[in-house]
Amino acid sequence: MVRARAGGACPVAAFQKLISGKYKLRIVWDLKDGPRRYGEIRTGLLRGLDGGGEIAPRVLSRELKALTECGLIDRKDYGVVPPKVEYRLTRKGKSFVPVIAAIRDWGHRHLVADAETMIAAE
Amino acid sequence: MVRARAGGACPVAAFQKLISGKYKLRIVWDLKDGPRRYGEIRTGLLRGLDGGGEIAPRVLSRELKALTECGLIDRKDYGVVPPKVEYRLTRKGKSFVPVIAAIRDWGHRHLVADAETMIAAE
DNA sequence: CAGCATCCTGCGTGATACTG
DNA sequence: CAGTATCACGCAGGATGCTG
Repeated sequence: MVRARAGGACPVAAFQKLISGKYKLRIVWDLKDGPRRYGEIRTGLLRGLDGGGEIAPRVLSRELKALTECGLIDRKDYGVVPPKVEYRLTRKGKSFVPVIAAIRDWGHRHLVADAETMIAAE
Repeated sequence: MVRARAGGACPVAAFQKLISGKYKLRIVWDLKDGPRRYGEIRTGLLRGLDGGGEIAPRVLSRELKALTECGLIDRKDYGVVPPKVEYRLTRKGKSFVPVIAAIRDWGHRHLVADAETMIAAE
């Protein structure tokens, strides 16, 4: 019984598949402090973006849906007008936060530091 | 002075850029046990692949080059015929291993376990 | 406000053939 | 053995306009 290996056999490959997309990791990270609405996530993602670049709703929407389907986040629709939708981390999603923290930590030490030592003035 | 933010401001984005590509993470992981040759990496990567799929040398080559250029791995060419080239982790690359370990660990618990509990027989 | 529908484009990935 | 060159393709990602 060796046929169901697709995406499961290698945790790293599975991980990569799971968080494929520019924003997924950052969405989960942004959600670690509590529930956020669609628009909040959107604007939150804009910070830390090169500049001028907007996020296509299609893209964000799809990533949110993907994260929901794989059980990392939970979508709560208040069913009112104007629409109000909140996204929050599931238990599984919360368990993922430390991993991102490790990534951020490493990134700070070996990526940001290398390239931005001189921008400390900002 | 706020112009050099591209890729540096957000560690997560920088990380994603750095390990973009299907094999980079797994290459680094494979190299954690010591230096490996091109062909060894190639065949090592084949395990854990769906099946039948080969890796285009062009792809592997590019990922190895990218990893070399960003300082995660080091390329050692023995300059002999037939060619012998070894790749090994740099200090920076080694510092990255724990991060991948965290990813693998999380993956085992929340991805592999979910989908492959019944394949334990393999 | 929180999306969906449509079109378009670049790049990552794969397959194949060739070389020092 | 360890790659490079070339061709082809699918899909992520952006832009724009519309809707309940």
